[in-house]
Amino acid sequence: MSDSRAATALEVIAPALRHAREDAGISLNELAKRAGLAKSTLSQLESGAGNPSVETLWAVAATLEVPFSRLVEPPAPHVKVIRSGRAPKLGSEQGDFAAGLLSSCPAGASRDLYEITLPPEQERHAEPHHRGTIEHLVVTSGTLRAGPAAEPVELEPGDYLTFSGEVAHVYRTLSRQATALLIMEHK
Amino acid sequence: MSDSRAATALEVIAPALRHAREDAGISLNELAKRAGLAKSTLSQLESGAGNPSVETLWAVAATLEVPFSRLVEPPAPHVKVIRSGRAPKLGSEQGDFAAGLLSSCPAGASRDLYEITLPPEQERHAEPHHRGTIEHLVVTSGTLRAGPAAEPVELEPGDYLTFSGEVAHVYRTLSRQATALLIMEHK
DNA sequence: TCCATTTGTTCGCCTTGACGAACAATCGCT
DNA sequence: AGCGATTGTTCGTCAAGGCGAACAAATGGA
Repeated sequence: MSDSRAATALEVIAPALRHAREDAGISLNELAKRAGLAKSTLSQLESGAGNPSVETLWAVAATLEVPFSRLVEPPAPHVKVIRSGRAPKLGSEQGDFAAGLLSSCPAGASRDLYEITLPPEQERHAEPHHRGTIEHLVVTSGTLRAGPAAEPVELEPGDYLTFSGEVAHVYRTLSRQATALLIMEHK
Repeated sequence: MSDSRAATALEVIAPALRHAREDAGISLNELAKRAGLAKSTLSQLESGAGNPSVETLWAVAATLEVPFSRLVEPPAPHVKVIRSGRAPKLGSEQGDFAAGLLSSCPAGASRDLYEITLPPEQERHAEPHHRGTIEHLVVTSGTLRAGPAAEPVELEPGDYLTFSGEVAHVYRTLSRQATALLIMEHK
């Protein structure tokens, strides 16, 4: 994850900054005024010189109404399809629980996709993941109860659930069997 | 989106940094050595003083193998459920196309969730969204062809598709009707 | 055309971040 | 205990970032 970063931060910041500003359609002068910075500073940044302080970049991001990360992290991923049922069955089989890691997303955005299949009436406990982990669950068949151990939620096909993966959580089938897609963001 | 930021960047960086380092289980000394920084610098940062340069923070993030944004952006959201079919029908109806904005996610992480329903044999064109927008699509019923206008993909229930929303894209029903969940990240 | 305004870049000055050394506090081993 | 090593904090020094002013280029009315 970290090894895909540009050698120097400026290589990504400079173009991103210019792009963001032009998207906003405002001049260097205007941005400087709004953000409370010197235009000279911004000029240097966009030209790839310097090494801005976090507060400086912060001010810019806030003014442009752009998330900080967009100025700091590389571009975007692209098209990717995952076919239902084509999950390479992979590790961590526990009982009949099968979690197939469908795709470890492209560098930069660390987002993994799992297709999980739960057998009848089984409960699966998951330990807390790393800080910043967010899980997105979309039920594709069956019914189940899932979510943080403290407050699991009953779900039907088409239902969507998101929760922080930082705490212990559970998946429990209510129907004969249930399948769901799980998008796990490590943010 | 921007108004939920902390007043000063350090208010979020300082604790995040300490947390991340302790998670990694290494000492200030060790981190300094690995990241090629002075321990004094790190000490001050964790104590909430100063205003680090981007490259400095960058080095820390890379060394801790933590995405830059985690050091800079606030914590995480929490549990949220969306029931299938409970979509408040909302604006942008085009023909029989119905896109219900199910939930505009909590401040910080800007992630919107839509449930979209497409009538038979209809094609829906979507203009490019803002830079950094990523779409995640999970088909819950029916079959459709979706994705960037240049290379749409055929999808069945349970299939997952992700693509950059920065370019024009399309949704076209192949079956009688199709429904899908759409997670839209503005990142 | 001319002039006024605004664009973005380049210049010294001053503040401030990053460094290394010296520091006190804690831990670990015998 | 006793001592060595390592923890994290505080100090002075130096380099670098951020500032405002002065600058040249491009724009746009009258």
